[in-house]
Order: sequence, then structure tokens, then C-alpha cells
Amino acid sequence: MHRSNTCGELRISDKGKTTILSGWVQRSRDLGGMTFVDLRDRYGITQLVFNMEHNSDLCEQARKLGREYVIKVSGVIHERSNKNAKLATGDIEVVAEKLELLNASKTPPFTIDDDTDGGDELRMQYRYLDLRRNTVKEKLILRHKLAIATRAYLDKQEFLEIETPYLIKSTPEGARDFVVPSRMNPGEFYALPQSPQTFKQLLMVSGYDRYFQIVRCFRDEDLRADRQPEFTQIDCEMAFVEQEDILNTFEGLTKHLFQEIRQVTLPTFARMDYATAMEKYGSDKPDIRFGMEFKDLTEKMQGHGFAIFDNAASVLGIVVTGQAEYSRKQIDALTEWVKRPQIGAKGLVYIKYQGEGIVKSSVDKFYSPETLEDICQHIGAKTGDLILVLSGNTDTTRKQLGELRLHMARELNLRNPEVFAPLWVVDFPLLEWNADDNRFFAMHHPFTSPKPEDIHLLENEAGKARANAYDLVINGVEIGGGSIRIHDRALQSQMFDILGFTSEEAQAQFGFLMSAFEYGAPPHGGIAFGFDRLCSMMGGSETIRDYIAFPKNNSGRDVMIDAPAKIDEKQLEELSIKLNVKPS
RNA sequence: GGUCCGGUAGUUCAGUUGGUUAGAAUACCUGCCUGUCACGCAGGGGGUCGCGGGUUCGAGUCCCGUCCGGACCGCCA
Repeated sequence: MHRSNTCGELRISDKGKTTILSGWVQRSRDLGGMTFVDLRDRYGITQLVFNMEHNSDLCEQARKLGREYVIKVSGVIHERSNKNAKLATGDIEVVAEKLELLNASKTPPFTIDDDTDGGDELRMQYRYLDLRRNTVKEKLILRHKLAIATRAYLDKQEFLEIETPYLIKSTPEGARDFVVPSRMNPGEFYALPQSPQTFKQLLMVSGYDRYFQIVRCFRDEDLRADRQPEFTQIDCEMAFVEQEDILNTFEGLTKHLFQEIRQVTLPTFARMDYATAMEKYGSDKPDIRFGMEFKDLTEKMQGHGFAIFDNAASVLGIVVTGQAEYSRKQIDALTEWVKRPQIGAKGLVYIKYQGEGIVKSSVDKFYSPETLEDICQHIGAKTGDLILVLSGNTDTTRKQLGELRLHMARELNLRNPEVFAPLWVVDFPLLEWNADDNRFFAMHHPFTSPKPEDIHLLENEAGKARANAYDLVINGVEIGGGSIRIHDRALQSQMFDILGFTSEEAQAQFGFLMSAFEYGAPPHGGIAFGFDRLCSMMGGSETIRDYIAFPKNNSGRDVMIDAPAKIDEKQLEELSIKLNVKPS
């Protein structure tokens, strides 16, 4: 007989029934005359009781059970005399009549508990044990629900989920490709897709005017807490649309997902152009759950004899509300923080506005109380506020102040994970100048369409052209990004030309796409969501690893299976590959 | 490629200016215990202080190198 119930479903209404349960021993409590065993499966925990008086042989067996032993038990459901309100099944217990040991277990290297004693390293090595824990299991359930809800919503909107190949061709643009040798074509390699970009565009040409795919993507770049070498996107594309249609459609999807999964009703998404985001927040993915926007103090603070400001291209400040009482020690710590190489500021100037006419700053020597008062008024500081000022090269200072702004928000607990502030960042630049390579790179990708009104700039001032490209940012995290694509062969050729491709190179790498554009390519555009990031955002976590069943570590290794690994000579020979490294 | 933090019992950690036999909690083992649910009580075993050099009378502690893990910068069209 198989199990008749799960460990999470029995209730007081089942009193008197016979049941068969299977699962893992979470914990046992041996009281001498009787032994309690908490039996766990995916669905919950049910208490088993073994009584010496009732059945001493069986009780002796139960006393020998260790943690994580797998057992099958049959017995009768009884009402507990001492109920446990913390368990869903806490009103009942199963008085065991038969016990079968299905498999013993070694003592696990860490406790399989919500508050495990295991460190990250160990948990990753024994990920199959880690996955038994409730907290981890719930994250995978959230991921599952999010995928199901996405498919249901997009299906209703007439989107078709179509698979695209994983073995494709390497292209030099963008992230590094993972590469796969082809045995049948010696010396040639596939690449794993960084995204199904060109395939989804071809599907538009083919007339599948609403496509999506929950799809794995691969990028051979260094990792972060929110970056894995293989990750999942909700990849979408639509034909016969303009930017506004895409934003509306996927604002709808996002709202639906938050409603369905988190029961959170998102507000209408804010919108901000790229230039404003950089100017006010020093970031193309600002966290707008709180204020602290930048104010330009260049004009106000220059010409007072403070050489550092006088020689700076930009002097920028933020107002930290109500923090004028920040101590010398705290300010010093902030100064140290911005001077770390990761931020790289030379120093930090503060102004404390302690009341009308009472202003204290680190640059009192150079500024009269009247001037400081004027600066406080200009920046909009109120009594009790703290002003922090950085200066230097405009782009660098913006970036540094952006980091400081986030740091202050963290310190003051302004980044509440229960609050969601969605934002469309629009009007990205089409191109980015790279001084090292002395050429333009596509900011989004080479298939992104310039804004129609900026097409004339491509000829002589391409760097100024803006793109029909957009990012969805929630709480300072880039959740999605996309663009309206080029569907005109001539324009696409021009783009490749601007990006420094010869026409032969463009033809060799993307000829198939440009040819397709000659056979009636409809106007189209799309977006891709970082599915792992969306999961972690909804789950209130900073790291996406928690939401991936078998993630890689910081160095791109799977420490459980120990991959990547060497392959033997025979395999290399089959693949016509000679290694350039000495085997270690 | 770079910066910072960490590595001590199965596990999570403490370990003072370099100085006796390296500790705690938990887990594990043994015994006792009939209403526990973080059961309780008593006892016990358990250490290559990541690894390799160096300084020193003496190194878990200081120095150099290296490996592993984490966070970040660069990178991620």
C-alpha cells in the first residue's frame, strides 16, 4: 500500500481514520515510555506517536530512527491531548501501528530547518538537502507560480510560446558567449544564446505577431549576487506595435503578476527619460522609493576660494532629511566609505542646517554663514537636514553621489522591501562611445531602432541619437529591458556601419536577418524580463541564487557536481581540440 | 584584471599585546525519563586552527605566498 495522505493535510475532522504516511524524520523526541516522531514531506509535518505500553517492539524501533531517515508508517489519527498551534496538523497525531524503514540516512551536515545552522558553502555542496528546507522550497514554489501566472496571462493575450535553439552562432558584440565545439564540424563552434533576440525578430517576420518564451540565456561574464552565467528570461516580442503599446502591455503583465503572486496592487508606472535619471539619481536604474534627488550646486559653490570645487566640472548635493545631528564619527565613516576604491571619491563635504542662520559645514573657512544659508535655501534644506556634497567630473560625480544616495537610504531604512516603486526609464541613447576601441557600441543592441526624429543625427552626430529603448526598473533593480527594433534593411545596414562592421562582416554575421527584412518584415519590438530577478524581488531577497534550484557560485562553479571539469583526451580528440593549458 | 571581508570541533562561532592542556553553543553517541513539539536531566567522544613558507625561545594570533568562499569595481550589446 502506498501512502494515503501527505504530512500536511490531516485535520481534526480526520479523527478515527486510518492513514499511511511516508516521509523523512524531521526530529524525534524520546521520552522513555513514549517516543514522538515529526514526519516531514513536501506538504508539511505530522506528529507520530509510539507508546511502550501500546506496542513496545514498535516503540523500540522508533527510538532508533535518526534524522532524515525515510519511513512509511500506518496508524490511526487521534486528537492530541496537547495541541500544537504552530503546526497546521497540530490538532492531531498518528498513533503508529506499523513502521517500515524505507532508507536510513547519515546525519546531515547541517540541520534541515528554517533557521539552519549551515553556511552557504555547505548548503550549496549539499543543495539536495538544502532544498528540503521549507524556506528554500517556498522560493521554488513562488518561482513556479510566477511562471504559471506569466504563461496564463500571456496566453490570454494571444501570445504564443515558441522555443528557439540553444545551439546558435557566436557574435562578437555584447557579452562573451559560451561556446560549444561541434564534433561533426571540426574546428567549428556553436555558441549558447545570450538571448533569443534574432530568432524572435525572425518570428515576427514569419507572422507570429505575439511571441513569448520563458527561456534560459547564457552569458560568460563575471557573476554577482543577481547575475548567474545561465539565467531565465521572460522573452517577448510583438509586431505592428510602437513603444507605447509595449509599455502598456507589459505594465499590464507586471501588475497582474504582483497582484496574483503578492496580492500587491502596483500604481501606474512612473516614467523618466534616461537623461533625467542620470541627472537626478546618477543611475539608469534609480530607486524611487525615496527622494534625495541631486541638486546642482556648481554655480552656488564656485568662486569662494575652495579650489576643489572651483576646479570641478560639477558640484552636486543631496539633502538627507532630518539628519543634521549626524556625528563627526558618522560623517567620517561616510567619508571613508566614499573614498573606497569602489566609489573613488576624493572627499565628502557636509553642511548641517541646524536652523535659520545656524549652519555648520566642513568648509566654513570658505563660505560665509550667509552664503551657506543661501545654499541651503537653494537646495531646499529644512531645519535639521544634512546636506552631502561631492564634486569632480560630471559623470563620475553623478555615479558616486548615486552610490552615496543608496548608501544613505540603506542606513536610514528607506529601502523597504514591502514597497514597490515601478519605473519605466525611456529614451536611452542609441550608442555609447568607447574611447579604448575608438568606436561606438550599441547601448542596448544593434537591432534597436533610433527614435524617428533622431534618425537624421546618424549621419554626423550619431552619439546624440536617442533610441526607442526602455527599461523596467523596480526599486532600483533592472527587471526588464527592450526596444522597438529596426525592420528596414537599409537602416539596419547603416547601424552596422556606424558600429564599425564592414558590409562583409555584417553580411556574414547577420545576413540572415537582413535578408529576412527584405521579405516583408513588419514593424516590431519587444522586451525581456529577468525572471530570476523578478522572483527575488517578489520574495524580498537580494540574491537570485535562492530562487534557482541548482545555482552556480561566484566563480561560475557548481560545487555540488563540481562543474566545470576537465574532459579526457579521447573526447578532445573527437572534437579536434588541443588544449593550450597544462593539465594541473 | 582589481578591491575588501572571511576560512578554528559534524555545524555556527569565540579565542585578549604572540605564552599553560584551543573554548562555547548546537549536532552526534551512551544512560535515565509516558505528553513532548528547540522535550528535559546526567555523562561521553570529537581539532592537520584551509594549505605552504617565514619571523620568534614560542604562532590559531605577526609577515609573505597560495587555495577556497562571499560582497563589490571593471565586465555584463
